[in-house]
Amino acid sequence: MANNEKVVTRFAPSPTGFMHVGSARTALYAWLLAKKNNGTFILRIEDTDKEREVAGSIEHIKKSLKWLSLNWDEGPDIGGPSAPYIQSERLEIYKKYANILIEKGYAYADPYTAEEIENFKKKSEEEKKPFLYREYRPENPPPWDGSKPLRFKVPELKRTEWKDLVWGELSAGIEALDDFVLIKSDGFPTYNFAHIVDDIEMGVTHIVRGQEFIASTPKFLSVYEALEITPPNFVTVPPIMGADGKRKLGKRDGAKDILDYENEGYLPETMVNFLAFLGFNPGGEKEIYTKEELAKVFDLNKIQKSGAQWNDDKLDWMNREHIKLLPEEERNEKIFDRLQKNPEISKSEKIKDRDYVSKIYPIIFDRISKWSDIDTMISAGELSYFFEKPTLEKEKIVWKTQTQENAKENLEKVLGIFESEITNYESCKEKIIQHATEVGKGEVLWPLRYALSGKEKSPDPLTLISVLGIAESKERVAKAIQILTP
RNA sequence: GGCCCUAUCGUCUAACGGUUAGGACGUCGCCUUCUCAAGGCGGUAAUCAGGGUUCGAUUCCCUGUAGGGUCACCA
Repeated sequence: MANNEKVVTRFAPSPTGFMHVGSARTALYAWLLAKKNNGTFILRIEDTDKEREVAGSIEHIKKSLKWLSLNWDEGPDIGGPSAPYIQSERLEIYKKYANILIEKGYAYADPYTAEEIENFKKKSEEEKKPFLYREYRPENPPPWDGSKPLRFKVPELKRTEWKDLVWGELSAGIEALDDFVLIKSDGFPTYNFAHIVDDIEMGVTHIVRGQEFIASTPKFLSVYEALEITPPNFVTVPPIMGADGKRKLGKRDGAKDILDYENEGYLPETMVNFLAFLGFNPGGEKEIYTKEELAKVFDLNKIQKSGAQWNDDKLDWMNREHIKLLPEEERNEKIFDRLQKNPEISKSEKIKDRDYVSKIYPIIFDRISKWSDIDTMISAGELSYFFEKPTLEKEKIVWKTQTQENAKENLEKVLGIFESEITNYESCKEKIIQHATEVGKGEVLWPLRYALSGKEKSPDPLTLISVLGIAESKERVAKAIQILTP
């Protein structure tokens, strides 16, 4: 490839369902490579298998890409110089290329029935030999009328050697070469043929793809050879493995829809950062990158060859780091939004008081790594005391080293402080701390905190008072005293 | 099974053939502290094995082992 050639990459999903994390990362790498080189990123829909097609998946894929803000320069709805970008609308183009191959003598109609081929395979299996269609290549194939599959005729049986921009020099023996189907009997091309034609027609310079395509690369290369066209660069990325490290993370092994992560409250910035680092590392110790920063440091030489295991812990950590980078206002808005949508919290009148709720944001922020953690906190009762009075259990009001009488005395003291300083939080705080320091912190702060929250685990009592207000705090303390009074 | 590929802490990874093998997540400990969280500090932990090449291998070569991918009218 000429050095000054413009870089063109593509993401070419088939509309067979949602977009999982593996394909999202492939898309991301293709996007990064294009952006890094000021190139073009194409979205192409490979819908040549009408049986596996799932309604709505094209929209779902587009939505996923948009969420990650991997915007395409050419593609289905926006068009471009090589439109259309949906393979089912490009059948004439594949036919044109098929005819070129027929004319050159590199394609022929497959005369066999499915049953006959099945028997060939069975025979190979019995002989413990790999099945190769080309060993049964017909002497005088019938003319191709479209009713039979059109097969490629391998021009030359030879060892294939090629270069991959990630894996380096690769090679495969002649076993990798066979007369595969170019056009199916339903008139649609196979992936093997269609993607080659499209990449040529669309001027794709770098094919970013999963490692599962290495094995069929010799087949692709022999088509380029038959067409007398220089193949593009291959950029093969390693697989993402499941958390158990056993297998490639596929849909059937629990690979999730990338949009599930949106629902769980991960930021798209996190997913981009995390996905990029699953199999790529720019070196150095910086780990938190924006999409733009990634595009700058992206480097094919630094893509890993072996599979990387999915790691939810690290994802959560990274999401927290990205949440920290959010402007405070935006972060608060997200927290409020999540609170408001929670069925339990939305019932409370207090959620309508934005000033009141805003005091809770920092408490929540310290305790979450993703927005859905807010729901988890709520169902664990870790926020309920901000919205309704707690239920108190008598024994739990008393700190482990003190007597019931002592706990009651301390709460009465605090109640007295509240009554004398009903409008001044700072002064209340000072006096409570002073008292607690004198008689023992735990003996004052534990009963007080429990009286306010009804929980053994909660933010500290002074923080609680600052949110609840002195009047409300006073009521809750009075209630606790009443419970402690025989 | 054939073909192809890969191999550094538990995980993600760094290290032009010369480093006390570095960082991050997790985990553990400490500090802070009434509890929880956050934060700060610190510890634990790896070059798959065996042969070469070399003054010197994580790094280059071979073998073994382990793991992955692929062998469709699916992509």
